[in-house]
Amino acid sequence: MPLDHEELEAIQSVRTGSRHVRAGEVILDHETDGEECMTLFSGWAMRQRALESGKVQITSFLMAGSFIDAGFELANGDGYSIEAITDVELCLFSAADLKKRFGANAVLSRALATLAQSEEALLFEHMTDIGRRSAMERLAHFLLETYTRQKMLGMAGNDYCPFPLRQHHLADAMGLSFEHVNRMLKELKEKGWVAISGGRLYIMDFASLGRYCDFDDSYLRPRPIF
Amino acid sequence: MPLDHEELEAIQSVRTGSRHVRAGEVILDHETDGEECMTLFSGWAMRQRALESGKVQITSFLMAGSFIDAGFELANGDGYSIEAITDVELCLFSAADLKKRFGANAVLSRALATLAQSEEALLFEHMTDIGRRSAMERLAHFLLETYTRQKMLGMAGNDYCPFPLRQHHLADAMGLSFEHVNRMLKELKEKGWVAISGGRLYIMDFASLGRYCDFDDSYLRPRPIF
DNA sequence: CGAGACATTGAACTGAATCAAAGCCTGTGG
DNA sequence: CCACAGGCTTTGATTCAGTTCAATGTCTCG
Repeated sequence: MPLDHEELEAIQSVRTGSRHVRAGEVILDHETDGEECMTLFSGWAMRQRALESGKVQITSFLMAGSFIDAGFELANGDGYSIEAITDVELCLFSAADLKKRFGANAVLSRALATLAQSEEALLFEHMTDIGRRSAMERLAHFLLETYTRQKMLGMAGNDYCPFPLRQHHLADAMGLSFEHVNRMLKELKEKGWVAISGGRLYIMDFASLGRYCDFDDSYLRPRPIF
Repeated sequence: MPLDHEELEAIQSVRTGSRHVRAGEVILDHETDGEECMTLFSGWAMRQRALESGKVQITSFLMAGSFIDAGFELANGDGYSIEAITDVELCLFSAADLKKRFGANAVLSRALATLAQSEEALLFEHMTDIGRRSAMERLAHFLLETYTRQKMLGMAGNDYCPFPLRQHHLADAMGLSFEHVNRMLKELKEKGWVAISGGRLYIMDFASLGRYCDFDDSYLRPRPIF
């Protein structure tokens, strides 16, 4: 978004290819090697941490424009991985080349920093969800966040957006059991606030939802996409 | 750490001063204006999000070397703030100047990116704590993390480190009630694994603790300090 | 049609929150 | 040097949000 034609060119010039990953497959885990960077071009993916106990925490959902630095992700240790939720199209970059440009071009480096920061803002809010909101508030908040992110990407209609997540994804992202997610979702629907069906999320009463869970979208800033 | 003399010089040259903040005071909130960046030079601080309901989530504890980009923090919206826990010494930089250098010097920009990434790794693990570990596991994990961070900064003795946090800080960071923190802490002490007293955290059985909460320090990478 | 994955519902259980009192330091002022 | 105020910590009793266990239902696709 804050990138002009020339910067886009600069980035495109270090592009080394693209990669297609099928729904459900691993994009990156501790067994992967490689130092490349990627951008999620289309589809949804998730970053997760699996514990010894078998429990899983989804730390973020990746959508169009999300940036992945393999070298960095892999340093996190076992248990961390990124997996495709839907079919996914990735743009690949050589990390070395990218970092060369990145050092040579102030606008570019700022774009990457902005990207990292907006990712972090999401994490802060997500953590607050899990730590200090009730199950229903968490869900309401998460659904509004997701709708808003999709809207910013131009993927949303007036009151709906694509929604490929299953209830167990919600559970693992919100730190809840999937049965409880099911019950809370049902209640939110009975209130006439949201509905999920046919792979879509319908926000039927944005105002009530927002009031209920104290949603303020200012932490969701527009991000550069390339 | 990956910075050589020249880069340090480069950074020092955009330093605009320092600032002292007393324990308990606000370093930054939505009422602050300013675009500067800062480095925490000494002391402990916390980044937190306050909800309408009065509940608070501490998203991170800042210690020596933590980097704060005011411009970015302030964009997060109401409710977010950074506050000093102990007396704190900050180094100030002009954001504009820093970003100029940052664009002009590849090593420097990489240092800042590394900083952001290592911050993010902490958030991932912290989220897993809150979402998928039991209260006692969370505490055990957090205490090991804290000890390890302090050790990497050279602040720790063989089995102890400084620990200025109160039980209510732990509660707000882990998403628990302070009473429950108290009970769990007591149990961890009775097991002979840790003790907190006189402003210090004593790790009395690192191995057992680590085994108990599935602690793996690889997400805690050494970071550049300036 | 049948298998597997996902969703729904109900009942019993439990980890952690809340509510309610005391206890215990530490610094401050008389 | 003692008293006592305010901020922490500790402990106990009670309640509740969310988990677990156990079925049953439903969709989709080969």
